[in-house]
Amino acid sequence: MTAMTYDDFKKTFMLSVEDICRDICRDQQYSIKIKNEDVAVKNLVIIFNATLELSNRKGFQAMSLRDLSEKTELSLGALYAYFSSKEELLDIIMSQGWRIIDKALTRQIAGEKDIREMLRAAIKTHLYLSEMLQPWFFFSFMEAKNLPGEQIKKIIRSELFTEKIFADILQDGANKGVFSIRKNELMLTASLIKAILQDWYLKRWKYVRRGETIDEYARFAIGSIEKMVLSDARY
Amino acid sequence: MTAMTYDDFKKTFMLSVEDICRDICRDQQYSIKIKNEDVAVKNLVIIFNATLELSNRKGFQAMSLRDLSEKTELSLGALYAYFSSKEELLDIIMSQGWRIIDKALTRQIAGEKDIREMLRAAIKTHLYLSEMLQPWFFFSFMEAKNLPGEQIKKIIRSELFTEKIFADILQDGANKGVFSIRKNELMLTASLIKAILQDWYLKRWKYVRRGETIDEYARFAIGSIEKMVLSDARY
DNA sequence: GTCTATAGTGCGATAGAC
DNA sequence: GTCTATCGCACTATAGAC
Repeated sequence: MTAMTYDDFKKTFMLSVEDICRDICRDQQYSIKIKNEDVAVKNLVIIFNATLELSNRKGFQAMSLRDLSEKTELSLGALYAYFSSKEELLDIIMSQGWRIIDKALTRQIAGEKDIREMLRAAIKTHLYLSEMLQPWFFFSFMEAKNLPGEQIKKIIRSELFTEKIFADILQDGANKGVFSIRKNELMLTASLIKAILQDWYLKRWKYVRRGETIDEYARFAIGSIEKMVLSDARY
Repeated sequence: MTAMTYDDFKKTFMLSVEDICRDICRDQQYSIKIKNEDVAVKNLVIIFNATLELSNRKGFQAMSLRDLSEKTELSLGALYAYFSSKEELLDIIMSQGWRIIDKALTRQIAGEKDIREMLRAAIKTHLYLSEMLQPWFFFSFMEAKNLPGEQIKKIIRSELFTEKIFADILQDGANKGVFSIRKNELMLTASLIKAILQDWYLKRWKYVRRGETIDEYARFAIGSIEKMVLSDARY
C-alpha cells in the first residue's frame, strides 16, 4: 500500500466514465430523451468533456450552448435531447462527479492498521482521485459559488468531511503518541493538509509546466506533512 | 518585526481606498466622465465594493449591471459615467488591486538580516496583505480564467514572482545551513508555502466560522512551515 | 450628475421538417 | 436522433430629458 503509485490506483479504482454515463442515462430524475443507450452514452461523454473543457477555460456561465454545440459537433436542438436546460446539464455533471467519487471511496478499504500508513494512504487516495478527475475537481471548486443552494451545500459538506477524515487520523495518531499536535491546532493542521492536496488540482498548469508528476508530488506532500506532525520521538 | 500583528500592519501600510480611487480618477486611460472628484471618488468606492461583493457571490459574468445598479443605488445610466463598458469596470478593479499591492510592497522594507526572520516577515506580509484585500484576492483568483489575456498574464507573473520570493529565501537559508531542503524540492517547497497562504483567503468562510483570526493563522503557518524547512540542527 | 426609456444583440429554449 | 429556423427575453450600452 505504501508504495502504491498513481498507475496502481488507476488500475484498481478506474471506473469507466461510460459506466457512470450509463447510470445517468437510466436515472429517472433526468430527462434524457435518447432511447438508444449506446448513442446516448457516447454523446454524453462527449458533452461532459466538452462542457468541462469550455467551462474551465472561460466559466460555465460564459459558455454558451452555441459554443458547446460547436465543440461537440451536435446541433443546438440535438443537445436538448440530452438535457432539458443548461442548469440541468450542470446538475448532471455535478452528480456524475459525485457518483465516481462515491464508487471510488467505497472500494477503498480502510484496512491500514499502522496510523502512519493510514495518513499516507489518505493523502494518496485524495491526490490520486483528484488527479483522475482533475477537470471535475477544478470545475466544482471554481463554479461552487454560482451553483444552486443544494449543490453548494453538498460541496461544503464534502470539504468538511474530507477535513474530518484527516482530523480523525491526526487525533488518533496524537493519542498513540505517533503524532505531536497541539490540541487547539488539530483542525488547522487538517485544513493545512487539505490546502496542500488542493493545490495540485488548482495549479496543475504550474506543476505540469515544471514536469512534476503526481507521484513526485505525493511523495513530497507526505514527507512535508510528516515533518509537521510526527512527534520528535520518531528518531 | 517578529511580533508584528495584523493591527500593526494595517497601521503601517493601510492605504485608504479613497486615495487609490483618486489615482484612478486622474488616470487618463480610463474614461470617467465625472468632473467633481469628490463625487467620483465616493461613488467609485461604492461601485468597487458592490462589484466585488456581487461577483464573489455569483461570478462577475453572472452579475448584471442591473444587479449592480440596484446595489449601488445608482441608475444604469449613471453607472456608465464611471466606466465605458463592463469590461473596463473589470479592468479598473484589477488595476486598483495591483496599485495597492505595489504601494504596500514598496513601503515594505526588506531590512531583515536573520534569514529565519526574513521567512517569517515574508509569510506575515503576504498573509496580512491578502487579509486587507481579501475580496480582491478572492476575486482575482476566481475570475482569473475569464479575464482578457493581458490580465491573466499579469496574474501568472504575480503567482510565479511570489513563489520566487520564497524560493530565494529558502535557497539562501539552505546555503547558510539554517534550512534543510533537498535541492530538487526547492520549488515544491515554495509552492507549498504559497498554497498555505492562499488557503486563508480562498477558504476564509471556514476559518471565520471557526473563530480563527489572521494572527492565529499566521502563527500556525509559521510554526508549520518552520517544522518543514528548519534543519534538525536547530535544537 | 443622474435619471428613464429604448435600441440592438446574443442568449436559452422550442417547433417542426427530415 | 438530428437538423434548421425562430421565438421571447434579458442583457449591455446609448440617447436625451431634467
